[in-house]
Amino acid sequence: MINIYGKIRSSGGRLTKVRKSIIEMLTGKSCCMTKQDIIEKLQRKNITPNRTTIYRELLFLVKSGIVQKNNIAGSEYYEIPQDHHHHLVCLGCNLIEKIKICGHLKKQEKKIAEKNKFDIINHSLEFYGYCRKCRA
Amino acid sequence: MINIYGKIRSSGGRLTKVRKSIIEMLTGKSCCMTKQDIIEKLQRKNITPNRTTIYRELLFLVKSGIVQKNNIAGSEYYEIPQDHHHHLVCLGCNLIEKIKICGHLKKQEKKIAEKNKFDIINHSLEFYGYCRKCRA
DNA sequence: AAAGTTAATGCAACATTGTTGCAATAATAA
DNA sequence: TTATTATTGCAACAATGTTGCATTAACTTT
Repeated sequence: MINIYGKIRSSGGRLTKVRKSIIEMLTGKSCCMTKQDIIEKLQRKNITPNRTTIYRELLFLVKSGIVQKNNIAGSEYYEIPQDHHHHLVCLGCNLIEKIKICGHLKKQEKKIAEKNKFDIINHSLEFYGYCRKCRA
Repeated sequence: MINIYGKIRSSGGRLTKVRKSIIEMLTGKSCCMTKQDIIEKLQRKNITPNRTTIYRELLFLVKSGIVQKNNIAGSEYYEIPQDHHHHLVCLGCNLIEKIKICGHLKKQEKKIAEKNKFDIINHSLEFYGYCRKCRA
């Protein structure tokens, strides 16, 4: 988080209340958040920025490479880019968990690339189902 | 396609120009199309339905289970549901190709489900990269 | 600590797309 | 051919994205 702040400052950006709060949120437990999630969590902190501000702030964070925008289950999610992972998506409560799968897919990637004459840059893999709570 | 028409008629639906065209398009080569793709392709046939009509038509097709709505690379794609497959997504021209990967993922799915206490219903896997044409 | 610089903000205004109700139209059945 | 009603288009509104501009606040400099 500290080095994120450094990155912002050194490129002329400022550490505003909204900006710091969003970064703080995304480096915390919640790995992925929708714009709406972010707005609501800010509200709980009594921070109620204008629609335009949220719009521009997320644009800023994505453009700076600090935050990455993912598309999961039809919604846009924002997260701090970390090492490669995939997602478990709960169809009940919309919770999204990160998981890591060791290896294998990379090998397949090569095969697929050759077979289909397609240069593969990256991939996304999501598992949909029900989390422990929502099984009931 | 014939049995799709049968399905529609037997449930009281009618075979309108727009409906037939969309089904025809989706059973053709283009596996996945966005709403915009569909609109443009209809236009080339001199069919220019109202926004509302497209909206309701896709709603109808999805609700009837004739068409399924996927989310790939941040956009909604419509396709006729077929046997399980994944996608190659070209970052250059936005072309989407279907591919099949034999087995393996299903086994992993079980492991992941146990390990994470998560009931997995299905998954989606997309590979992003550049197709033959766009490599250049 | 005060003043200056400018990134970030909020507001107003407009754009785009989703959504609904209702009267007109067209696909199908009789 | 006529009757029935699914489908359509239009008008109207809702929700959200987007821009320009004046104001505010974060940061730098003095």
